[in-house]
Amino acid sequence: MTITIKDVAKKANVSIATVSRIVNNKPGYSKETEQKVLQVIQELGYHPNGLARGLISKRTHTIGVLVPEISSMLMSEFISGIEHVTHEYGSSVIVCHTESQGQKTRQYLQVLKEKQIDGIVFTSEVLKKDYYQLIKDMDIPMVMLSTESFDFPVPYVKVSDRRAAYSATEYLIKKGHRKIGMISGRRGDIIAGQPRIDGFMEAMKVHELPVKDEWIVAEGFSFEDGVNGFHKLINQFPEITAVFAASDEVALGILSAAYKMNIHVPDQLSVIGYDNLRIAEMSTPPLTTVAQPLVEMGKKAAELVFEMMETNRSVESRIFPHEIVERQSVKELS
Amino acid sequence: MTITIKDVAKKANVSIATVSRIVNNKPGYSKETEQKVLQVIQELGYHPNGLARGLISKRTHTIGVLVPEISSMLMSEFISGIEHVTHEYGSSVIVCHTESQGQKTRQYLQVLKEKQIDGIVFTSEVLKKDYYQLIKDMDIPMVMLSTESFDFPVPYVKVSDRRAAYSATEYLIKKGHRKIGMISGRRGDIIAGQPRIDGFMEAMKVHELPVKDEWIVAEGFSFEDGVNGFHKLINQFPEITAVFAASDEVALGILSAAYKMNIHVPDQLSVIGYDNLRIAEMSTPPLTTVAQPLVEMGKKAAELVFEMMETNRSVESRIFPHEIVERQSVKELS
DNA sequence: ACTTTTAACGTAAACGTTTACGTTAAACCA
DNA sequence: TGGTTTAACGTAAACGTTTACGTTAAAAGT
Repeated sequence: MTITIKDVAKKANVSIATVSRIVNNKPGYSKETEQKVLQVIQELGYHPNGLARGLISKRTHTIGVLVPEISSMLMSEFISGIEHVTHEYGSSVIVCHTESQGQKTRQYLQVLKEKQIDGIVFTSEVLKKDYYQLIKDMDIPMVMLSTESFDFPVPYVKVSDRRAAYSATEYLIKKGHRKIGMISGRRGDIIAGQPRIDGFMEAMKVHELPVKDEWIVAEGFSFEDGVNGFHKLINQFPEITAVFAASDEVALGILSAAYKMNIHVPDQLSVIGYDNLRIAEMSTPPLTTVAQPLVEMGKKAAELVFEMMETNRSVESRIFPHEIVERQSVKELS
Repeated sequence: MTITIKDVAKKANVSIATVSRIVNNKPGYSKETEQKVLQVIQELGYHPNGLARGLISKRTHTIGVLVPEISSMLMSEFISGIEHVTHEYGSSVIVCHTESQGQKTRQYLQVLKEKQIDGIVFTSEVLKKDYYQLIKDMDIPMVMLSTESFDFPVPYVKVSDRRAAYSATEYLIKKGHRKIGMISGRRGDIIAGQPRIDGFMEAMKVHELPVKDEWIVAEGFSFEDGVNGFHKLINQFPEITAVFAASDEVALGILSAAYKMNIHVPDQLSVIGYDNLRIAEMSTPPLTTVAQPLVEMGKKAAELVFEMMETNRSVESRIFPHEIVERQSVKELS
């Protein structure tokens, strides 16, 4: 027994067209009928049916967000930003947890298409050709967040991984460190892995410090990668005084491993992280790290898809500034 | 130029009814026409329009999840579980970030109604009367996650906060601690605050240990609450040897504050947390805590709403078992 | 051989809106 | 006064499906 626009129309003695006009306040009715209709709507508790609306207007006020890992704190912050502006625009977000699986990604893309969503933000993954094709066929705006495509013309929102890694490394150097290791994402990872390694290498080079390949252990971005990587690193490079972690989770892994090995941070070992997640200030010691403005980036990504929706044109990519947040995991060497 | 069922029908020389039957594989067509139609669908790249479908079938294959704080790790895990089974059921989830604001909650409820979603999971908040009324009017299944209602008959998925707190406290006692403080959620919080305090009190009472009101500082569940609370606690109760934190975030706050005050955990102070978030194993020292099976609970909550959808009847609530996860933040006193 | 069943469709109404277009009466104008 | 504009509506088509019902011809039954 759901009540429709017809019920309202009947009870208010007007046509459904008039009710529609009033609900969407488009011109074409008198003050009095407006009053009347509004009152009837109240009495009946009428709410328009979004499906019927969307069928005609071709707008569902829904966007899709594709994330590889939903319970990562990075994603939480991104989603938080995205949700915020999406809600401001009167829309809502469907979260699609791809688990980095092509299968699930494609499934979700199908679903999103059938649901006729208005836009997509694609997060932290490489945009494969068939993903791109699928989305392109949907003919809706998409923007990439914390990733970019070298093959397809999709606007993105990012910080410069390379430069941020450069900054982090340089920071350690300026603090007097010379023997610096890195625990990074995989080299094969064109988006977040290799660029950060490049930035690290470049900083070392510019400051005329030696690097060996074994100084860089390329495992991944997780906590476990951090602890495993640190063991590997400390074996091959015992004289190390500082390490640059390619993510805060990795940094926490290092902290944890060091603690167990009775290596005191920062007195015996300095650690700098990457991301500035909320846990960065919760660790012991609090983590010095290079910050990405995560929530802001999420917001901007969403804003861009709405801008594209409204203007019907593409939009420029944004490189956000990174920033070193000094806490207590790095010590100045004298 | 989106292509519809009509285009398929025309090109395949059949009626739209037949196409529809084939797409939804309901009986009423021959093998050959099926072949033909399927092929045409391929060629044209036809995808059914979910809006039109939903308009008739009254199913949108979408559920809404209301969360107070999206970037909390607790929520991440819940959402992760919910998303998982929702996807298995061929549906998707809209996340609604209420920020614990009545305003935003009501807005989202409106939106969800207009979107004609199939079900709701309501998380970690008290269900106010008007929320309940709004949802009841939508006439769709809802289940509560990590919260419950004493006023309305809504099935829920929870652990027993009281008993879990009891267990945590008893664990400390069994480890030889006698002077135990607690940093908890607010007393006014009927859902997660007071019950945990009650559990704590009860365990102390049963083991004939004294408690003063100042031993319990009721601030909230955040990291900051943990550090502030610990300062307050240690001032009023310097001889303390252990503290029960009502959340892992609070526990981290305690760890952090203790570290700065040069109080060594666990040698000088034992800390037990609550939740078993992923960070619990990342902290230094790794946090002993009482675990809620967060992902499982999220899964179950979603399963229950789908069960209610299918059977059209309500469902029994579930109390999940908690469990002490021993790590290294609690020391045995001898 | 005749009726009855059944498989394989097609027709058209329905779902709940928006909106182009038509209609009416009042207001306005010269 | 007669014509023109305008405000305030109503009518009906359209959006893309699903589905109850009707139709036809072949298969089955007696």
